[in-house]
Amino acid sequence: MPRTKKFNESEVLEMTMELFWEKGFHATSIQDLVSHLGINRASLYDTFGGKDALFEKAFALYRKNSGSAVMGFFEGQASVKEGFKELFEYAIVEAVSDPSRKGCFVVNTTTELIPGNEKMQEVLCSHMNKIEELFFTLVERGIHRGEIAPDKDPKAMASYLFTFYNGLRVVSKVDTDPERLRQIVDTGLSALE
Amino acid sequence: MPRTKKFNESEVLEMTMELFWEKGFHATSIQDLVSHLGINRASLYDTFGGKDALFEKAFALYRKNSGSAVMGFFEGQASVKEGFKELFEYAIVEAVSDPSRKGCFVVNTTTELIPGNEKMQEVLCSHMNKIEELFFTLVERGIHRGEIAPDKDPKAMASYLFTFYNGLRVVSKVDTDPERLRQIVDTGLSALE
DNA sequence: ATTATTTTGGAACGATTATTCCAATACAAA
DNA sequence: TTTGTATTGGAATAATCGTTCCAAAATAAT
Repeated sequence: MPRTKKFNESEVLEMTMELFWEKGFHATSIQDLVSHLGINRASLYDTFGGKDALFEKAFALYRKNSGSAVMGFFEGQASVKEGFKELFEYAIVEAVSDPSRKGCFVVNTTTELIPGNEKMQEVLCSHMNKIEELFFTLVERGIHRGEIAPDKDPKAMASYLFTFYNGLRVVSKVDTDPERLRQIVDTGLSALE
Repeated sequence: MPRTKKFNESEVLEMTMELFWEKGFHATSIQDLVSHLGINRASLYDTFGGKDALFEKAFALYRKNSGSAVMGFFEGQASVKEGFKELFEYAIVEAVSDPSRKGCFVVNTTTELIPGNEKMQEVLCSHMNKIEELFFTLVERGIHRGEIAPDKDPKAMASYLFTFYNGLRVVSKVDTDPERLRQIVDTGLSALE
């Protein structure tokens, strides 16, 4: 007697993610979501809870997606350095091709909700640590393979690369000239040499 | 018969700046401002106009303040490289010592209001160009003085330094360990060598 | 003290906010 | 078809949003 499923939850979550990503938490209203999602307001609350819970789930989806995307840039890549180049190149392509210029949802959320949201502070801190750990093992691998000079501190390099990535995401919201952005990336990557 | 002045406009603007800086445009309500400013709501509208105009003026004040602060780091500095080190060090000190962790108002505004605000897009674009031009002349000077390797492209280096600065401002909202941040800055500055 | 103007408190505005509730409807399993 | 639940449309909530208005009070120059 029970119905097996309602609407497609993950599709709704994806569209929710897109909206929060573009406009941010405060500028996105429940009415915005109801209008764009094609789902009833009551169903929205019933399935996901309030605005906070909905944002949290949409943001978690983004981290999951982008996390596996980042790892993908390094699998099947000739060198570690090429992997980073690919990662940054993707950020550029996204900035140039996305007409809505959403940037990076993580960066946007960091600047919008910190300070003032303890839970997000923790989420963002652990996300940063996760990415930096990934970068750390990659830089270490690069050193081990002889692609990166052995006098580099892999921990410092990982933190630096994460920082640079964040900066690239901010700047590419204002500057969408791919040539200039590639110049920036080349200069940023010269720290690896 | 006319009264010469009302309340202290620049003081009110300074406090307004602080509030918008910390909480962002959308999360700061007129009521917030009225409560913290100790000024009447009607006077606020009478003197500055609506919320948009008020934000614009507060943001312009920040750009003026931080602009002259940035230039100050290079005046009376031994080398250009030391100047950048000083600039980044200031960002770290501010991130570590500011209990409200406001970060950089320009970065916050970029990620919050772009896309969606054409006027801010222009303001932020011209601000970026202004800072990058300053960095450009500084890097050029550094090369001319023999402090920076002459094979570096000063235009690319200027854009890179601006990008890195933005990243530092984002990361230091989440990570406030000064040692880690100094490691990041050292690595970021190694691109100059 | 008179005058001109600023600043005030406070109400009022219409619009929008997030959220809850309910009766009606749609629909899959029995 | 019956049954149980998912989903709907839509009203209703109480709070807050940005903004405007006005009469009273405060204050500076005359």
